[in-house]
Amino acid sequence: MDTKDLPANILDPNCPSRVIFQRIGDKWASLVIQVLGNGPVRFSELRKMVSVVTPKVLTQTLRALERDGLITRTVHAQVPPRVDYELTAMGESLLQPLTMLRHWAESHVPTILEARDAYDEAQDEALLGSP
Amino acid sequence: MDTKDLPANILDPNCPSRVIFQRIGDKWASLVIQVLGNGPVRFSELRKMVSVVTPKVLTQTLRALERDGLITRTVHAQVPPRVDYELTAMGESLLQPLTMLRHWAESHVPTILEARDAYDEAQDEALLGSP
DNA sequence: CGGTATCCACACCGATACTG
DNA sequence: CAGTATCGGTGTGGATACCG
Repeated sequence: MDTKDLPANILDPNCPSRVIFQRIGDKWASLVIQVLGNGPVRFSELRKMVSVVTPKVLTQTLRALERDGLITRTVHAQVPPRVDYELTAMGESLLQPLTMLRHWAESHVPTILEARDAYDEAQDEALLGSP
Repeated sequence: MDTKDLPANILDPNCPSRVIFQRIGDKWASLVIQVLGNGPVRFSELRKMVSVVTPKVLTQTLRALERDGLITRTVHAQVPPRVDYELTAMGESLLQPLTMLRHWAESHVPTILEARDAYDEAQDEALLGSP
């Protein structure tokens, strides 16, 4: 693999593809997307599934995803109100790379945790030598 | 796809797989990993390629990745000093899902930007109606 | 039910300066 | 060259309370 295989834009600080990586890294966004992979979910259900996000933060997340065209928000005119969030076609297409990443994570997290322990232990020993 | 297809752990706030998603979302980490996909790179080169990160932040990023066992740091005993960073086997295995995500990003970013413009425009119009 | 509004704490990132 | 040290702004997430 040559350096030129890396698109120039990804190294550009203004590169728009960075927005994707930021979305993925967003604390709740990728979680929401994966939950919505099962079909429409309403606000309160989403809150429960994603284990008690504050409404403000969940709203922020949903608005951002809606703005990006990854999800849709549909208000049903009824009492009590009901609002469903659903993946768009583009949102669904994101599901696949996201799932791959999740699978990678699931299979490597134990190793990563071991690596961290080893690293931290080595650091502790180094500190013991010269305090 | 059923709800049960989602692993319980990803919904758990203490789930370690979230650390992966955070790493990906980290402003520099995923970039560094992709740059290192071409082989070992030294500190200063990395700084240049990733378009002027401050040394502090780059160091933080590299330490975190090293701690996770995704990259190795090798110091060559010479003057001037030379330090190479390189992907571990695990780091390389992350390259593939990361690349998929990047491809997804590259092909969908234009649509996302359009969606944002449309959304913002709609918001502006709504504001004009009731100020 | 599905949000807003406010306030606050803190992690994160950058600028700058200095060191082995 | 490859960092470390210190300081500071800022944006992001959380707690709490209130509204249509």
